[in-house]
Amino acid sequence: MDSRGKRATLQTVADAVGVSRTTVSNAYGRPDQLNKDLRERIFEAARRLGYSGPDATARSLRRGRAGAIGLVFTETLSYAFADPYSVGFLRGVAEVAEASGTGLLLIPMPPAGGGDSETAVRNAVVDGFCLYCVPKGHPAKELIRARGLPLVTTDESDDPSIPYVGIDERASARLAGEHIARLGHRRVAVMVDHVVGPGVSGPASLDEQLASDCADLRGRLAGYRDALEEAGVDWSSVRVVAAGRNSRSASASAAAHFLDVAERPTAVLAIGDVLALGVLDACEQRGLAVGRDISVAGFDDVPEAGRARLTTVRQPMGEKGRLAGRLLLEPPEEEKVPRIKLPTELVVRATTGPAPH
Amino acid sequence: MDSRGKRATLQTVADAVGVSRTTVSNAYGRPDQLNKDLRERIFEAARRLGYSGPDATARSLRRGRAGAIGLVFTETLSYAFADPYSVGFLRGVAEVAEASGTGLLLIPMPPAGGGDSETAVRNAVVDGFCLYCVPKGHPAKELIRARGLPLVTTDESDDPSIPYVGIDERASARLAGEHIARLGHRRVAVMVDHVVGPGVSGPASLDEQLASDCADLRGRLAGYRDALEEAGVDWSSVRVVAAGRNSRSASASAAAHFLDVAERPTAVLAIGDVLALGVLDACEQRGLAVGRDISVAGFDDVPEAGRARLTTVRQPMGEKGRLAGRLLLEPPEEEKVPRIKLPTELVVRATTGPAPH
DNA sequence: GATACAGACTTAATCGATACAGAAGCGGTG
DNA sequence: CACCGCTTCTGTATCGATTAAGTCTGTATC
Repeated sequence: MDSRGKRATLQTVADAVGVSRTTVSNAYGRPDQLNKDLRERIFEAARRLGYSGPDATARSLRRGRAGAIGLVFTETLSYAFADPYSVGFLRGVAEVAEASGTGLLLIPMPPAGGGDSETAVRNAVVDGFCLYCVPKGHPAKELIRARGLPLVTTDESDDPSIPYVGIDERASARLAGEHIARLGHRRVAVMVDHVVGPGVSGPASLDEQLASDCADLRGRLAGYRDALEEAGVDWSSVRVVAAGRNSRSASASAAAHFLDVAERPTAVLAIGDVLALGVLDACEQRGLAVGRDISVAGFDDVPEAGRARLTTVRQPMGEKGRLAGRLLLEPPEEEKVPRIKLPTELVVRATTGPAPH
Repeated sequence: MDSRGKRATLQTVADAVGVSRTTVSNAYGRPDQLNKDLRERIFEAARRLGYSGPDATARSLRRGRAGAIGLVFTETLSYAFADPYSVGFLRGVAEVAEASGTGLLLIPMPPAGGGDSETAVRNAVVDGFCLYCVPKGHPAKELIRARGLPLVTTDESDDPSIPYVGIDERASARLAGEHIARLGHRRVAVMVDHVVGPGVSGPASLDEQLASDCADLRGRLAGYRDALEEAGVDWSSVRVVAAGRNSRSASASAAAHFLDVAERPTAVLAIGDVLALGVLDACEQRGLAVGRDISVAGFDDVPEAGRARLTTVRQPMGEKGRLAGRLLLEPPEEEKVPRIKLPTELVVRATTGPAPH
């Protein structure tokens, strides 16, 4: 292995063997195009020269295919991976990617980002981007569109020109809301992660709710509201509390805002299962019998929800990921922008029951 | 925006404006090299022609820098992300990557892999690879070495030519073992994830323990053994149980193998915190008072461990990731291969106490 | 004996951009 | 007028590979 001098290239090897560059290229990429013995001789020479096979970048350039898709996060990775829902989605994308030998390029763009994530987006060698949970007005979207590559989002955004795969947030949340209303609950609280900015916890005003960054959050809130108002519950009486972060423990703490007050709600709707699980923790701490004293419903149906017997709305997160991946890897021929809504389903388990009294 | 015809390139724009290709390139990459007005005119033309800025692949080729580092997993993503330790490590890598506008290319290579992960490795446009928890004999290592790019592992492997950043698994595990021995425990069980292959749960023989794929697992087992034998405990009396997967629930189930027997151990050493938490769950189910009736120690010190008041060995996972990332992004000049061992520390909390009786 | 055809390579064009050495134009100066 | 440093561009040579089309052989077919 000669590690001195210039790095070996196809040409180097070709010269050493006394054949053309093309033949060496074929030796790697199209074994059927040349004689078996010659192929061996070429590999032998390559080994001797320390040539490590065709350069991935050059190959990408020539082929016009990067062999990777970009996943842009608007949060830090630890935040993103803390939620089993994200992991499920990511796994779905990874499944289809892996099947076609494609890599997944993670690009974190946290809002606080002192780092240079714009560079990362601009230099990303990918065949397409998947934009995952973008708050309104985040620079990511523009930056990515500027790249002019295929793009898929999971947020039903205002922009109908971007392919989208997701669920009907509003109608799905409504299912949970109706379930709660049907059980006779009239004093309800809602737990969300963060309304305006991250880190801010506590009760959220109506204005704040409507100004929320994230389309999915807004959709779900609207769904809960639809159901409850239909049942005659005044939305202004519904306490909407932000946990500040999308974590079980943050939710458990924030639950104090409605659990430790005089007129405790009989039901809690959480915007996601992780938050719902936190509420369950808080109830347990206080010795409340969930399903009798108080009802709790979540959203997503992550694996842990099943174990905790949590009533929730199931959305097919793996399927969502797979679909998003497929949309990027094999963009459909059709003219019209695909906008796919996957089915959801209310899963009633043990954490919801008739309103007490 | 003219989306018809051939894709616009630097040349297209240059021709339209009537300047050289170089100048257009400079407009994007070195604004100081040309007149401000001209630069504006160039951008204007670019917009008109639908040119989306320099092509990332071509730029990478010319610059000789990919702007990404590859992270190779030997497990499925959901498995990898289920452990907060992995997430912590990943976050560390992401931090330094992000600071320099570098992306993270995830390449899953699960052993069962029907997919084409070899292609993914070969076509990965990256500046270096980080190999994360590789079982012995996994094809990944060879495949990656063949690429001839910088490489860092987190497993202290047999191959000293690969830069490495990790901890002294054996000595660290010994800390936990000694702690348990010092508390007077003589009947001890050990919980591991999987010894030989994934999915297989239940007691593991000595041979199986030594044949274990993963270097870190072997190291930790050796450390526990060192400490216990030194205290006069016969290792063959120590029940080593595999959970089959590295998950809390799998561990809770597998704990039955030593909790529901006549001579129940007074202490359990888990190879990782996630498993330890599972053991705690199992103890709780059985009404055992952890810290009194039975002691449990983990390894890693993931955030949840603190909340559960779990005695464990802290390893700096974030730091490990940052270091690995830095090693790839700015390879040190020195001749000798860096092999860094980070410090660890025993964190005694509430789940360990004197042996009963 | 002419034609077709497969096998094994080679030629030349191309992918889209960047680096580096120059060159033109400028006002000023001895 | 030759020469200076400075800014603002241009020309050309890469970066490392893939691919379509073409050139030879030699052999099978009619």
